[in-house]
Amino acid sequence: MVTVSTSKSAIRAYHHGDLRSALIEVGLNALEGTDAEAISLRELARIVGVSATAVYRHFPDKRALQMALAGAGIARLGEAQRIASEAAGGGPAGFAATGRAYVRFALAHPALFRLAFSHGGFAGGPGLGNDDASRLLRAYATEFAGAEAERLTLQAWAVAHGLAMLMLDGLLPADDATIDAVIDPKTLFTGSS
Amino acid sequence: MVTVSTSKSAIRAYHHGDLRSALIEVGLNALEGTDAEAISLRELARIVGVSATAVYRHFPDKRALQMALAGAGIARLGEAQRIASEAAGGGPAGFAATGRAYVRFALAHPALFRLAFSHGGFAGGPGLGNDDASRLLRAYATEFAGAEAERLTLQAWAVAHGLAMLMLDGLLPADDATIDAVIDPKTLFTGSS
DNA sequence: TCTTAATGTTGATGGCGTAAACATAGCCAG
DNA sequence: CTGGCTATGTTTACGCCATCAACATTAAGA
Repeated sequence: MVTVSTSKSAIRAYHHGDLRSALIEVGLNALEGTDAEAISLRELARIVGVSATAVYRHFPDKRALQMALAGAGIARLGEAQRIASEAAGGGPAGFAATGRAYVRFALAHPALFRLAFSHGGFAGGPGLGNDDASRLLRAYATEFAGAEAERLTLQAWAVAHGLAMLMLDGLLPADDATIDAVIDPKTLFTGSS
Repeated sequence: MVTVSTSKSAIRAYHHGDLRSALIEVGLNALEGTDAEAISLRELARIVGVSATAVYRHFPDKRALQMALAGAGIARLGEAQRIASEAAGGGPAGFAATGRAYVRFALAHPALFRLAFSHGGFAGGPGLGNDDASRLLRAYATEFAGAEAERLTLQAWAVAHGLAMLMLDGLLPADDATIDAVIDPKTLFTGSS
């Protein structure tokens, strides 16, 4: 509901109008079923019903389209986390909920999640960005760790991201029990501070 | 020193003899400078001085060659961790050292690390394997967490893996200070147990 | 209305993974 | 030693891909 509307507006605009949006919509759709590497510009163009090279009127190259898709992925991830955080009512429970939401989003949309983070996919320089997800994480870290907020931020992100990746790559069982065992504030982060 | 000898044996065997080893050697070499996706079978064949399709006498397809390279990567990672662990003299310091070695290996060999873990690269089913790295991690977890060993194993792996990935993808600064801040047993894992 | 920029299309180029058919070399049975 | 089988390579070819160049069309503004 943020950027992509599957509804009328986009569909009406196919033949001449909003090819750019159509490509992103179709691309996001394709990412629900296939890995990013396996998606060709030509195939997306075919689906939209346009010639292969028309894509280049809206994106300089394939990577640019992927970056646009990555941006949409980050937005959706942030929204999923915000919803989870609110549902848990904030506080420590909310913090853990955002972590679990991060991992569950990755499992629900593997290709999109991978694309969003692969190779500087969405962020410019290092550090957290201005997306919803980053702001939410920072807020929680500051709330709980005060002076050690920086460290907590990094550790929390690393745990969630690592768990998500290991599950996506088939190295850890992708079930709720494992998620809950790892994303557990009772046994994580309870050091000094 | 484990599998790949850059020395005589392999070089002598180029023209007819050990194409398989030659391809793996050249492949590992290429991975030091380029991403796995950017390496083509044809290019490796060219470097070795053999026709493009000769590769298929030793690997059923591109993926198979990549898996072989991934295996070599895992072996090297395990060795790096073992060395770091021994240098730190085991104990809590050794545990942290293996984590740091994991991340440093990823930074030193980004393409190889990525390949090794991408998409079920080396492991069969989920869970830790029988490689050096997995055994070392399990041993430390058992030593320190007893009953909670399972959880500690997962958490430690997730933190190191997540940190490595975020750094490789340019989302976190890839410096020692950040590594030390995140891989810090003083503030991680010190919960109940 | 004429012009111009935005948007598409066709066609071509060079690269890729891979299949098929053919060639050769080394080993093993007689 | 010899004949043939197997392992290993080579050449050719196919279909797909990203991308470039040149041409066509549409829409908008002076």
